[in-house]
Amino acid sequence: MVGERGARKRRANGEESRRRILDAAVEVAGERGYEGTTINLVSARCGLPASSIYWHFKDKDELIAAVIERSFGAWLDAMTLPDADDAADPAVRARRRALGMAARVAKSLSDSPDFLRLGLMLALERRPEEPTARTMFLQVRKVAQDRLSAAIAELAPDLDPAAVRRVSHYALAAADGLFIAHEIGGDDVDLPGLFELHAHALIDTVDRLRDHADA
Amino acid sequence: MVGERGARKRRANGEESRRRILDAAVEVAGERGYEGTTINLVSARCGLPASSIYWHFKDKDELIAAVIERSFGAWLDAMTLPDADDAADPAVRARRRALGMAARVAKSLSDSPDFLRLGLMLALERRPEEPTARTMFLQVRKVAQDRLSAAIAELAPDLDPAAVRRVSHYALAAADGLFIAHEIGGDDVDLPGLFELHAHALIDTVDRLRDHADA
Amino acid sequence: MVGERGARKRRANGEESRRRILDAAVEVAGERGYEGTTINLVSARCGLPASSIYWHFKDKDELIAAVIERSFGAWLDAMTLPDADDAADPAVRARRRALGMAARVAKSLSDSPDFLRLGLMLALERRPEEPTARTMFLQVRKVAQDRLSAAIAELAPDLDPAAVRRVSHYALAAADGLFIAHEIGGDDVDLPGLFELHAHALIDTVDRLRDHADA
Amino acid sequence: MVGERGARKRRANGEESRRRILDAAVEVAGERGYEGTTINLVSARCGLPASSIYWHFKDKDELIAAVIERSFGAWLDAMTLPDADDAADPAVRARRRALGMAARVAKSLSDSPDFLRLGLMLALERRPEEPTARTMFLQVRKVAQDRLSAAIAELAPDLDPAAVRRVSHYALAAADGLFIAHEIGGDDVDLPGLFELHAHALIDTVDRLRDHADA
DNA sequence: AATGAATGAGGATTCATTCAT
DNA sequence: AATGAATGAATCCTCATTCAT
Repeated sequence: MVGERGARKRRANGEESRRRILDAAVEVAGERGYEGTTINLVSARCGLPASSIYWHFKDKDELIAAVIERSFGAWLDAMTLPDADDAADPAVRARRRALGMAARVAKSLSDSPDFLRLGLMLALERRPEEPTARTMFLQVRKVAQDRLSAAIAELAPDLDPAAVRRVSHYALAAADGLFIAHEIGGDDVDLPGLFELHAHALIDTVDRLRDHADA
Repeated sequence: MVGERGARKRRANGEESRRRILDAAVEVAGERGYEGTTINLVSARCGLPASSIYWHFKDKDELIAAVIERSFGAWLDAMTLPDADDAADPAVRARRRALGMAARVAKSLSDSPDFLRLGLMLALERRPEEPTARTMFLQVRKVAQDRLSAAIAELAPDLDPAAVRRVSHYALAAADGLFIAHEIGGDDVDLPGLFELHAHALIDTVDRLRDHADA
Repeated sequence: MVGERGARKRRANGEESRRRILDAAVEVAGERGYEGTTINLVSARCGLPASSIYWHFKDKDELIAAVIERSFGAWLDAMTLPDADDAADPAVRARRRALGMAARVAKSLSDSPDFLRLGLMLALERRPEEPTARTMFLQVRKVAQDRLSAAIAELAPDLDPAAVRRVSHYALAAADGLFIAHEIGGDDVDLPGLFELHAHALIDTVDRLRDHADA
Repeated sequence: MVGERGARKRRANGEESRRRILDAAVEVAGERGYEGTTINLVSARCGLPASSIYWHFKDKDELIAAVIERSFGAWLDAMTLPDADDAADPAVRARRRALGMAARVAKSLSDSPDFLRLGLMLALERRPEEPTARTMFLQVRKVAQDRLSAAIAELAPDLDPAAVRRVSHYALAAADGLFIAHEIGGDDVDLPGLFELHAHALIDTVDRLRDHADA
């Protein structure tokens, strides 16, 4: 069987070539951003000639969009783990959940997922013709936002939707910021600690907003 | 009169050329980031030939560093306004101060200052040879960080220095995130509202940390 | 019935693929000339993958030669229609014939036959290695030239062969020119009118040459 | 003085470089047409690096347009020679003039002026986005057309303007055709003889049209 | 009869930078 | 203080063609 795989392998395996290209592109794009990612670099990194890259992807823009999509998908999978909890009080459970999620996010962001670094770089650009890759990131980010909204609604079932949206905006934005801080400061930055702070801050915020509404 | 005009305006003026170049570079770099900023584009935008840019700046890297420095300086000036407050209770005064500062930051970031957009883009990059411009941004960011630490220390004079540092890290990072959210969402994002949320969250956090320490 | 459809239509049909390729190639070559005609463009236009084109044609050169050949064949068929005429006087008949032919050519050239446009483009090129397609056009053009000589010989049976050749050269060349004028000017150019002028000019010319010879 | 020129020459002479580029481009474009003219070829032929060509011309299209413009200018200068004639009878003089002009055109076209070969190639193309070079040729051709109209009006002062226009269209188109015939056939084609035929044919045509009008 | 995948060469154009003036 | 001209290296991307299946 091994022999067979070896024999069949070389020459024309589209699926695998595509993957190799994406792997290389992720690396390069993570290192140097959109403009800094040159097809030649990707080609050198993946071993396929530049022209082959164009067989698999229409152009650089589409390649990078695919990079973001794949990287986000992987991150989301890693993020979506079962969340066993046996606390009786639902409020307590929700709080624990929030803290658990924060810890999980902190951990996953410590690996500096490429879609996020790349995506934020793209998000900060304002070029005349919006690259597909940027659109892809914004799309992907909306998915994350929705998940977060759901989690907050669960944390505070009695909060009105507008407030939920506001808090989830805040929560996501701050998470971006913490990620960047970690990118800048490296491991000097205690990402788990900061995310714990963040989780508590959010819990406080939700409480405050609920009290406001009650009053 | 003709003589006067000649004297006043046309005398090839280094200072003004430099300014024109920086103005153009700010625009372009804000639109397209570090790699996307080409000397030719800057030249076209400011009307001076590319070679003239090299008379004023050693190379592209130095030009962009200058852009960041100048933009940050302007922002800091705008930020550092007198902060009259006549409240008797220092705790109340500190709280007001925090909220006022948050409002001021929110307002200033709404104009999407170029140093911050550019700087964050640079911060997210990880290229082999660190550009001067990135270093400049990190420097400049440290200044902002110090100011913030001072403000938080004032808000909570009894907090231990490590906690102050941690909170100020969190505060600055989240502010970056909010800025990015505004960059992405445009004016749909209620920056003042989010910064108010942020200020309250920080106040809560400081209180929480203080109680912890007391206990 | 299903079986019938399958049998009638889908049986991968070489003849039809060839035709589709040629159809696409005619279009593209008509638009962009020899160098501008890329296999990829033809492939996109005909729906077959580029590699399939190489199954039917040795290389690009041969493909374009085939285009010219087929287009000229079709044109010649359309040109060679019965030419009923019952005039008694052979001279009168010949004149009518000449005018009729001119009208027919004018009409056929108004549809801008691709072989001619493409062929003239190729004829104007002077590249080191003569493409097969050019040779094909020159061959095809010789056929047209011979037909024209025959017609002129009929118009003026007493004209010496050298003069016939000269006039037919002139006639063909001018026809090319009129075609080009129509290509340039579109339907603003009254091709039938110009060809009528041309026919009369030829008749006059033939007469003049005959008189010369007589004198 | 000679020494001074020599000393000043080398390094950075924009005017001369531009001329060298145009010279090379004329050669190449004459050989291979629009698409066949590559910047690299031009660069190799003129000795300047490809990037220098872009200092002098915005892009390939503009370069070729410039080639056409210059080549036509030169041709027109060569064409516009004094035309001394002392015949008494104006009709005789006009006829002589026509024949003289035909001879001159024949001779000039024997050198296969580049603007005409290139221009005709471009004229035959029909690409979606019209190249500047094609527009330039059509412009330049209009100038030639106007000159020709004037000459014909002089040859037949009593001919109505519409007829003059028609004849001049015919005359120019046929001239294009004769030029192409010469391009195809090389020196086997007796261009002066054909142009003489053409001139006579035009004179006959003008006469015929005048008689028609009289009748 | 056809095609998915690959590929080296070359396409136009732009880059940051330099240098003589 | 400024600039016209030049340049080698790099950019993205397309080309004609091949080959295993």
